[in-house]
Amino acid sequence: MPQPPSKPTRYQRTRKDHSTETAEDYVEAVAELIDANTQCRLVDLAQYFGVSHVTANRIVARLVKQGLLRTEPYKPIELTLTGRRLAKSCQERHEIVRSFLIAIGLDSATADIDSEGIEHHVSPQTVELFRRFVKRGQPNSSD
Amino acid sequence: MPQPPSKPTRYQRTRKDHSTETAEDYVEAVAELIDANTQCRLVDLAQYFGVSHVTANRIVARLVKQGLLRTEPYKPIELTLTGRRLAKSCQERHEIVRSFLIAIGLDSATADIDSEGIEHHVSPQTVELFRRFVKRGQPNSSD
DNA sequence: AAACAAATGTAGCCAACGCTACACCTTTGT
DNA sequence: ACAAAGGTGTAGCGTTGGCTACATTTGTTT
Repeated sequence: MPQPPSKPTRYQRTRKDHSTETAEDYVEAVAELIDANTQCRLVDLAQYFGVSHVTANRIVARLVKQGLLRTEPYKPIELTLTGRRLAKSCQERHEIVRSFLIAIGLDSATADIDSEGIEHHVSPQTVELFRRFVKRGQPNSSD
Repeated sequence: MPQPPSKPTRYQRTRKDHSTETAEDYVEAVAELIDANTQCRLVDLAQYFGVSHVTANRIVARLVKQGLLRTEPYKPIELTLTGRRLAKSCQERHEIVRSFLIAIGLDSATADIDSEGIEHHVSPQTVELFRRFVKRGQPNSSD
């Protein structure tokens, strides 16, 4: 009888931690907002993601518990060292994906949207291929 | 004062419906499993996604309610016409993403994993660019 | 036919991520 | 200084998706 596809491994990794994706998004956003506004308030985050301040608040609380963010009641939100590191690597990956999409001919508005969605699902190998492609404007070439 | 980035629109679309992604994944899996095994049982689905049969069951129930799947107690799971259409388009998109990744030099194992994650986040424009790229083995060229 | 194994269903728990409504603190402006 | 406005916190609710444990049905095997 035919074997079922059964590729649980694949999915194990694909849907690893949704909360990890959220963590990355928020940490990245906090970094961007601080960069743009000097400080990051809860409302800024909520507006950034288009969610209520309640949702943003709960997620921030979780990330504080996880040691990525730091804040005090009614105070702005800051990045811990760990958070800052994570934000930086996410921003870099994000930018690579975005410029790759543009390099293959996508308009920058759509590249903005797609890169947000894609960034959490590219393996390091893929990121590296994207990076090289952008650099040369060419596909690989087994080196 | 500096303007905050504030790109809620982008995120509105990025995180549209997680349940839509799940729906697409499940419908696609049902199609694959039927294709491979003649029929699709709950256990097969559960194993495919690496979740318990309870989780799979609940999701199947939702998709039945949404008109994508059809089943009866203790019977195999089938696709409705709508479900079959959705499955087909997802499979096509998935395959385009997968072959694109391979075309830029990714190994097929990693391409399997990454394409699963990426497929839900590529706009039609991006899919089209991927498709053309695969066909020519070349980047675009504004035509 | 009875017994056993496997598949499915159901109950009930947990966490993440949405929300509204309301309370409370801070900041601003008069 | 005080009132209004705006930011933040908290209570409580809904949905999705994950689980274990247990009941039930189906199918197989003796």
